[in-house]
Amino acid sequence: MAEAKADYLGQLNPPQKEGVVNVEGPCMIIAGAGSGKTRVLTFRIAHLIHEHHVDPFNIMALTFTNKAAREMQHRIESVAGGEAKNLWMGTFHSVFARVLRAEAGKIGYSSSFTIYDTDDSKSLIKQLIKESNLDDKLYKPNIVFNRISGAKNRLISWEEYQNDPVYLEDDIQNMRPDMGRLYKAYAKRCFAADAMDFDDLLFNTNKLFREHPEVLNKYQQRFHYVMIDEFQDTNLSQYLIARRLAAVRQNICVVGDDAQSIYAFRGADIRNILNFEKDYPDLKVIRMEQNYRSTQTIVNAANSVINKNTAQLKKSVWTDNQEGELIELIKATSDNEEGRLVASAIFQTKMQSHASEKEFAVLYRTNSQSRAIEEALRRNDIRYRVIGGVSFYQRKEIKDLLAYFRYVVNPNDEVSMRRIINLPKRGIGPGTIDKMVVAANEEGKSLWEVMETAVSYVGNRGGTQVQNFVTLIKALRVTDEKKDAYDTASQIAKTSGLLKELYDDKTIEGMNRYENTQELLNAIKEFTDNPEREDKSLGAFLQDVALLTDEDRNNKTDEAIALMTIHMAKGLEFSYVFIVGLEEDLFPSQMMLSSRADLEEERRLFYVAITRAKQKIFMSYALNRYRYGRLKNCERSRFLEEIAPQFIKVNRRFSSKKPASPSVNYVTKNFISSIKKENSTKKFSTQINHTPGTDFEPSDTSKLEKGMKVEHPKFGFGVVTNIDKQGFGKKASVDFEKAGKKTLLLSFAKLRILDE
DNA sequence: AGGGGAGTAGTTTTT
DNA sequence: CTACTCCCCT
Repeated sequence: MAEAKADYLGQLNPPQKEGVVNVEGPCMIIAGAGSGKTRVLTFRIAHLIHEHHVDPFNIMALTFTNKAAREMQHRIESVAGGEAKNLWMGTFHSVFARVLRAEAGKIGYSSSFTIYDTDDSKSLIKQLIKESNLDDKLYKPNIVFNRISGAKNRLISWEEYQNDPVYLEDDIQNMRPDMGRLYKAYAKRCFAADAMDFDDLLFNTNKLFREHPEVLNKYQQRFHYVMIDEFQDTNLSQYLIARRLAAVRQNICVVGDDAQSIYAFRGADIRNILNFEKDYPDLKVIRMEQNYRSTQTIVNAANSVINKNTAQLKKSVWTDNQEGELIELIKATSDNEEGRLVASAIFQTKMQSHASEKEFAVLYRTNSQSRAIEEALRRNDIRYRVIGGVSFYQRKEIKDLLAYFRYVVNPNDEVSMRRIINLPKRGIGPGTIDKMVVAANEEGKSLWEVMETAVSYVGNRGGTQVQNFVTLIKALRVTDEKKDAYDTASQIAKTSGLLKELYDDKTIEGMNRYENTQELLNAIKEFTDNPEREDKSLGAFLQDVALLTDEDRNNKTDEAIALMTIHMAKGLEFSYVFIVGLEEDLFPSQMMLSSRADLEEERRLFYVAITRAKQKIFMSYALNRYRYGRLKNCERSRFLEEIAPQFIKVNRRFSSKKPASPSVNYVTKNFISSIKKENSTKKFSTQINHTPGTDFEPSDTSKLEKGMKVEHPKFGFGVVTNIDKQGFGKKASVDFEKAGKKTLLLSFAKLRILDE
C-alpha cells in the first residue's frame, strides 16, 4: 500500500496533483472530459486517508448514479485498501435516505417510511386529479409531477408555492390554476402514507437540517470532508445540503464540467457552479483541461460541437494523443438496417483491431432504440448487454410483489395498497377503495384504521372483503416481526395468493413472470444470508432496494458490447463508440426543441456521447424509423452538421440485400476500404445536404480566400468579402446573390468553392 | 365486481 | 405497438 501511495503522485500532471493534495478548504475542480477526474477524486480520498490520517468514517463522497458510486468505491478500495469500506459514498438520494431513516421521527415520519418511485408518485397524482374532478386533459400526471418536482428541487414547499406570484402566474397562464392545490394534496397524502418520493428525500433532509440545528451539528461533526462528483448536475436542494454539511469545516470539494451538464430536466442548475464561487470567496479553482482519453480527432470534433453553445464557461480541452481515425457516418434506410450496419461495423472493427467486446458501446438517446440494435447483434452472434432500460425492479410482477412487502411493512402506504388489495381478485373494486380513502381524509383517521373497520364505511359486501384482507396483512405483520426478510417474503408470496396465480399461468410470459418472482425471492435470500448484514428484516431489504436501479444484474458476461442511453454512459469510456439514431426529433429530442436552453442541453448530451470514445466513433442515422408502431420518415440530425466537417467521413450508403445472411460478410467493399482510408483530412467529402437532385459537396475551406466564389446549400451562390482568422473561430463574410451578406463560421458552414 | 371489447393517447433522459 | 380508459354486459 505504501508503494502504491509513493507513485500515485508521480502519475499526475500538475493540476491533477493539486486536486489531490489540496485537501483543506473549499475547492472546485473544473474537469474537462477525459481529464482524469475520477482518478483525482479517488487519489484525493486515498491521500486523505494515508497522508492526513483521516478516518474514512469522516469522509463523504456524493455521486449521481449508483453505478458511479460503485465504480468509485472499487477504485478507492484498490488504491486505499479495504478500510475505504467505511466511507460514506453513494448517491445523494441513498446517503440522505440513510440519514433520514435515523432521524425520521424529528420530522414526523417513521423510520420505516416508504420511498415512492416515479411510478408510485404519478399514480398517486393521477388519483388526486381524479378526486379533484379536474380536467385530465389539462392536468396530466406527468406535467403535474414535473411541476411539483421542480418546485421541491428549488426547495419551494407547497405553502410557499401557493403564495409564490411567479408560480401562480405561470400556472394561470398555462390554464392550470389548481396546480398549487394538487401540490398540497400530494404532499399531504404522501405524508399520511408515511412515504417520501425521490425529491422528498432531499427536500426533507434540508428541512431536517434547517429545523434541527442539533442534528445538523451532529453530521457536521461527523463529516470532515465532503466531496461531490458531477457537480454540474446538482440541483439547489442537493447543493444546499452539501453546503450546510460543510459549513463548519469548509472542506468541500466539488468536481464538475459545465459542458457535461445533462440533468437540467431534473432540476440541475449550472448556476450552482457560479454560486459556488460566490459562497466561498477563498475558493481554490483548479482546471484540468488535458484530455488523456481520446484521439485529437475526437477531442476536436467534440470541441467543435460544444462551441455552438453560448452558455458555458471558458475552457479549452486539448490532447497530446495521436490524431486517430475520422468519425465514420453510417446512413441507413431504416432502423432495422441501422442495426444491421452497426452490427457489421462492430464485427469489422473487431476483426481489424483485435478489440474485445467490452471495448465497444452503442449509445442512444432513448431506451426504445435498443430493440433494433439488439436484434441485429443477436442475429450476428455478437454478445451484448443492455444497461439500464426496463430494470428488473420495474417489471409488473416484481412491483406487485414488492408492493405487498412494502404494505406489510407500512400499512399506511396508499399507493401499494391500491396496487395489491385486489390482486389476486378479492372482490374489492375501485369504488370501495375510494370510499375508504375519502372517509380517512374526512375523518382525519389513517387509512389503515378505516380499513380495519371497513364494514362501517363501505357496507357489508366490500367491507367484509377488506377486513379479510386486513386480517391477512395483520398475520403477515406478525410474521415480519419474528422472521427475517426471506421467511417473511416467502410467506407473503404464498399466502397472498400471488405466487399461485403466477404459477397457474402457463403462458410463456406467465412462466417468465413466475421465474422473475422466484429471482426476487432469491435476491432476498442472498440478502439475509449475507453475514455482514446486521438488520435482516424485510424493511431493511426494501430500504436497500428502493434506490437501486439495475445493480449487479447485468454481470452475466463481462465480454459483451454495452448498449445504453447516453445518460447512462456519462463517466464511462470505450475504445469504440457508436452513436446511433442521429435524427431530428429523436436526437435532438423533439421535446427539447422548444427553447435554446433545452437545445443546448441536448447538445451537451451529444458532447458527452462523443467524449466517451477513446479510439473511434461511428455515428448513424436512419431515413425511416418505427415510431408509435408506424413507419415514419426521418431527417438527419442537425448535430451532424455541427461537427466540423473535417472530422467526419461519410460512408457511401450501402444497402444490405441479404439481411438474413448468417455471416456478416455482406459488408460492402466500400465500407472496408473506407475504414482503411483514414487520415485524409485534406480531401474529405461529405454529402451534407441530401436534398434530392443536388450532389452538393462542400470543399475544404481552410484555404478559402477573399474574392473566391462559393456555393452554400441554403444561401446559394456568393462571393467571399472577408476572412476573419482566429483559430477555431475562423469566419468568412460572404455576399450571397440571393441571401445577402452573411458571416459564416468556417468550421460549421458547408461551402463549395467554385472553380472558375 | 369484473371480464371483454373498442377506442385513444402517448415515448426523454435518472434518483 | 402498447398501455390505459371507457363502456357495456354478465
